[in-house]
Parts: sequence; C-alpha cells; structure tokens
Amino acid sequence: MPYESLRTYINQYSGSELTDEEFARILEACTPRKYRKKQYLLQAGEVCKYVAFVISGAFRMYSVDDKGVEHILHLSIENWWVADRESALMLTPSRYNIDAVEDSEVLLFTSEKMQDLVATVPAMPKMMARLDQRNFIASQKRLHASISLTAEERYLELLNNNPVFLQRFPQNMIASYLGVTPETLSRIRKKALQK
Amino acid sequence: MPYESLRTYINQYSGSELTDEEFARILEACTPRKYRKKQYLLQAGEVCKYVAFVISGAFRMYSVDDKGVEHILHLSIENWWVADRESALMLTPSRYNIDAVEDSEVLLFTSEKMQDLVATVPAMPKMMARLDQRNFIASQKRLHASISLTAEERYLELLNNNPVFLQRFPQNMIASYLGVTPETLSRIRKKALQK
DNA sequence: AAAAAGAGTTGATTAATATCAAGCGGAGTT
DNA sequence: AACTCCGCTTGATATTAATCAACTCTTTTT
Repeated sequence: MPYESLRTYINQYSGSELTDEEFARILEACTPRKYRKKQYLLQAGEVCKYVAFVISGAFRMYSVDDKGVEHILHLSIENWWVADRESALMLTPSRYNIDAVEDSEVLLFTSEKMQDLVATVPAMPKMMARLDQRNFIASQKRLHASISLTAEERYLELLNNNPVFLQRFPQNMIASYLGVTPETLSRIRKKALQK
Repeated sequence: MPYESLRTYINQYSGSELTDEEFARILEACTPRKYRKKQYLLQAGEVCKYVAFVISGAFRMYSVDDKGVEHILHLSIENWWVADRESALMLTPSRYNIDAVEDSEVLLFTSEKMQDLVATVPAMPKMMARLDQRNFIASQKRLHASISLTAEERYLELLNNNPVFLQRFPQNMIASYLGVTPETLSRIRKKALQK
C-alpha cells in the first residue's frame, strides 16, 4: 500500500496496530497533493481548512509583522503534521502563512473527515491525544527557551534537540525560528565554531 | 455538594452534563488540600505526581536559572488546572517549581486516578482534549508574542487578554511572566500611562 | 514599636541584539 | 555564458533592555 509512513506514524503514536481495512478507510478520507517550493498551503486571512501529513518535503508556518518581517513559529518535515490548529479548531481566519520550503507531498484531511476518523477508528483519538500532548510540551519548551535563554543558548539547544532542522532549512529561516536576525545567528555560529 | 466550581468547569469544557453519581465519583478520586502563601506544590527535581484544580487562590510555575533568576511560565487562578504536564506525562523530574502566590485551596488528582476517570467518565476525555487544545493554542500565542513582539507590545497584549492577572499578581511576577526585568516593566507602564 | 524584608520607582551605565550598509559567492534564469 | 537574485558574512552604528545602585513606601517579622 502507498503512504506506509502515515500508517507507521499512527501505529507508533497510538500504541496500537491499524488493520488493513482501517488504514484503507483513512486513505480514502484524505487527498494526496503536491506543493512546489514556495507554494502556499495556507495564507494569512484564510480559515485553515486542512490538516496535512507531510509525506516528503518541508514546510514553515510564519506570521508577517507590520514592517514586513517574517516570524517562523513552526518548521515541519516528513512525518509531521502541518496546520494552524487554532484556526482549524476555532474556524477563525489565520494570522499565519504556511508554505513549502522544498517541493513536497502531503496528505490533506479536512477537519470534518478528521473528526469522522477520530470518532470511528479507535487508534485515531489515541494518536490525537498523544499529538496534542507532544505539541503542548514542545511549545512549552520553546516558550521556556524564549523567555529564559539568550540567543546563543537557544541556538545550542536547537543544535541538540533538532539538528535535522539545521541541515534542512536555510540559516535565515533558522534565525527567524529562533527569534533573532540572520546577522545575529551568523555571528553566534562563528563564535560557537571557534570553541 | 461542595466544589461545584469543578463540576461547572467540567460541564462547560466537555459540553455535557455530569450526573450526580459521576460527579460524586470524581470527588472521591481527588483530595482537597490547602496551601499557604509561598508553599510549594511542586519543587524542581521532583516528578510531578498531581494535577491540581484550583478552587481558590493563585499559583505560579517557574524555573530558576544558574544566576538564581526566576522565569515564570504559567500563572493560574481559581478554575484553572496547575501541573507540569511534561513531568507528569513523561515521569521525568521537573525543571519547574510551582508555589502558591496566595493562600489557596485545590483538589489534587494523581495521574493514575485521573487516567481512571478519563477512562470511566465519558465527559472527562472530552474535557481533557479540549483542555489540551486550549493549552496548545495559548502557548502558541505566547510563543508568537515572545518571538515577534517587543516588551511593550507583549505588556499591552496581556493587558487586553488577561487583565485579571495584572490585578492579581505583583508586578515583578508579571515582569517575569512577560520575560522582562521588573525595572523594564515599571518603565513600560510609566510610558503607557502617559498616553 | 522597631527592624527587616519586599515591592516599586528612578537614574546611570553596560551588554545584547537590531539595524544599516557593503561585499562575496553560488544557484537559478534567460 | 552572462546576469540576477539570494543566502551568508562582516563591520559600524543605533536601539533596546539588562544590570547596578539608590531611595521610598508598604508589609511582615521580631
């Protein structure tokens, strides 16, 4: 079957095994779609209609402030979910943009289909609960970093926890993700290398 | 029955109505406890064993850095839950302290009892899912603020979204919650008043 | 009642990071 | 192949917020 990575993901996060029939139902509920580099999956002002599972490629979710500066809130690569869950849940227009950083392939689930699946496939609510917990923990960690650490410490923490990101995304995006300017990140790295 | 505020809370967040029997079971599963001002509910290094529902009073959750500076991650007042969920879920020692900011009364649930309730009272998983979602959205908002806004903008946002906190907690705690020093917050407020 | 501790303000100085500006080199486009 | 754009670096300067220090006013403790 195609998209085995989604199956593996759900099995892993739900702590159970999907039957072939269940997995087939999940695949029926979603739509595969490709995005070219720089193509939008969500634009600020729209309500987020889809939750996307990344099969391959990479995405970023970011806001743009009054001065036109982008602030990246989330980075996602294959085997991650992408969406503005606030907008999707509350049905409010999103403040964020989501676009492809590389040519990518995703599976799109509308919120309704996703709710159906959560109601009918036992593994799904387990996976969702687990996912929400992980999301919460991750954003609490980043909040802690952002409140109590210096730019350099935040960079080193990212280097430890998500080295993949550093290889996968250009440095200016990493800078934005860390909440510093590209110049500052460049200097931080120079300093870190000297040690 | 006592502790009606918990019942109201669960009804509201689950979108259903607890029966008297269900609510009685919930009350049996927890332990009421009082905390004096400054008393710890959790100390850094311990595994967080309880999830607490605040009946009255106020708590803060914070880390202490190498220089001894406190960084407040969460503030909670009556009708909020308090716990380090990361520690409680992962069973890892917490990096955070939780202590009472005022004399307070809470209901303590051990993680096991909470899991029992989630498994046996239908309203509970609904409430938990809703709570996780809200927590995630709230921490994403704060993360966004902390990455893209200046200290002054963050203060004004708090003034809009959680004016209660400003009345309830001393200014140095608000400063820590916003990620600035008390001196800086004092100057920000002075400036904001002049307008 | 006196003393001590805590909370907030204000001023002077320092440190961290942003901003502005210039230049380099590679990737993609025509 | 030439050209343009983009990502990255480096330097000089400006801005923001932290730090250090002093002082006032409450609140708490003795």
